[in-house]
Amino acid sequence: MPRLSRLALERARSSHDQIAAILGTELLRGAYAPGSNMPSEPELIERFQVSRTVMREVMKTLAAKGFVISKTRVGTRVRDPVYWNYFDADVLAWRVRLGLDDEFMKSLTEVRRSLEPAAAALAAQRRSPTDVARLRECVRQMARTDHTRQSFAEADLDFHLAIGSASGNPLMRSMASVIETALVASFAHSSPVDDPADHEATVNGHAAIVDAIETGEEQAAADAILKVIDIGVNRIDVTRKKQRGQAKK
Amino acid sequence: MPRLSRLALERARSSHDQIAAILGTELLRGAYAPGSNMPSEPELIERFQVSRTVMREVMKTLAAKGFVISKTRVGTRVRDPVYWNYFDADVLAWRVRLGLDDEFMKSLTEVRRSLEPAAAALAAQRRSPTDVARLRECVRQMARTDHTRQSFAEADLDFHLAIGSASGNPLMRSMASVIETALVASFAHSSPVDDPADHEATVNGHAAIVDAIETGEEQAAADAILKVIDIGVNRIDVTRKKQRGQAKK
DNA sequence: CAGCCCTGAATAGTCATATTATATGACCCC
DNA sequence: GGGGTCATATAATATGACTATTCAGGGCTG
Repeated sequence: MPRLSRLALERARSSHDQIAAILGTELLRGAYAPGSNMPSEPELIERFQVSRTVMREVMKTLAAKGFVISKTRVGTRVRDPVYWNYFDADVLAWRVRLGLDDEFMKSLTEVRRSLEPAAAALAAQRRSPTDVARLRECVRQMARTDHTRQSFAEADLDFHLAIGSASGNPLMRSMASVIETALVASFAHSSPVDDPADHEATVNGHAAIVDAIETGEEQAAADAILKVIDIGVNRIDVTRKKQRGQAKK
Repeated sequence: MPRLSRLALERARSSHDQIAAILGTELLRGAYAPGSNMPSEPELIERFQVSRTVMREVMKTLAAKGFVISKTRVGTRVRDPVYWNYFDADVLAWRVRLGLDDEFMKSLTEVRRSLEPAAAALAAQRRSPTDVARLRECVRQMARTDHTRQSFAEADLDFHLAIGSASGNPLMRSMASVIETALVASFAHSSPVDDPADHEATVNGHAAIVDAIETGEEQAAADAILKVIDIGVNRIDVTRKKQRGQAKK
């Protein structure tokens, strides 16, 4: 049985989670104009056939993620997307399920390219033996040759999470865990394990990051992780072009 | 009547928000060990003297922010802090209210130093006339000499939000709005408006950012915003040292 | 004796209904 | 026309009942 739960994509069993996911996805898709009101409580209850309790808790969840704001007598209003918590595991999962268009991947990459080198540099600056050991173990796991796309993606995720931890900055760590979740999802389309050469290059790239961190070379660590990011982006681009090419035939 | 609502620090009127803030703050303070269970529903109801409905919605809110996870028969368990959504306006507000210790400010600064230059560079790359115009207007507002700490903080906030928007990256914009909120809170302790020279330097620093963005000089824009961040950090450090010195007397 | 399954109890999830609080817009008085 | 007041719509809160899930322990079976 595959352990998909880590991707936060496959669960959502309680009616609460399901409805939150549905409405959250619709909001992300722009089905409800910012500033306008969501359907009223009774309407939503009618639509989803649940009790008021559940419906209210769903709205509380959406409110907690910044999507909406409820006020007595006013209704539940959709907030400006600026306030939406994109850096929330659920929200990103919903967004990913909506489709990984180029635009979104570009935005994500831009954030990664700015944040992850900083995290790596901090890790190099504060390197602790336990952090380095953990990173080495992550690389060892990534190097295994019996990976499925899924298992490799999780190993990759673990590595970047470890970088976040090693940075010693709780905010960085928090972001890393969220950003990587989205990244892992993209591996469903194209993965290093599909090509041995790509796999080796990716593993070596990650090993180079650890080397730089271990010796405390901040700049080298930042450069190395940038390189890894770009290898990944390039792979995705190439895969997409191929897919488009095939589609045209 | 002061418009404090923008800082998300002063509201929290409904019993729901109040209790969520209390429990959220306690969680941030580490009052509940990760992996352990929160007090049971009946206990919390007893403690806060509210109905089950309210208590449950509070827990849904905390769950939505990644603090806890509820399961039937198991109870409500505190999640590992890695999963907590620090980049959430409410969570940051709670964290700020808990106190802006050096450790936290350092973490925040590290994130800003990596993210904001990237946002500025992107803005320079994609510069649109309307974005530049809005930034210019922000600088004009900041330059006013009749500022209170509060009003200057808001003008500064607007500027950095505008940078986020100008980056054309919704993820960047989303983060900017959250990070800046915490920053603004720090202005309560030390503000550029306390010293005319500081005020002028700060305004000029911001103007330089806009100049670079307008001419499309990515690197210059990134450098300029780094400088602004460092001026701010330096001011805070100096103020703190002074306060400590006074405390010793 | 070991392993499996069944059952019971604990706990959160869901439901239905009633009551309260609050913001809005209209209305009225000045 | 400005400002206060009131009716009303809507969400907020309260309450009590019932359901679903899952853990733990005991008993059955091999």
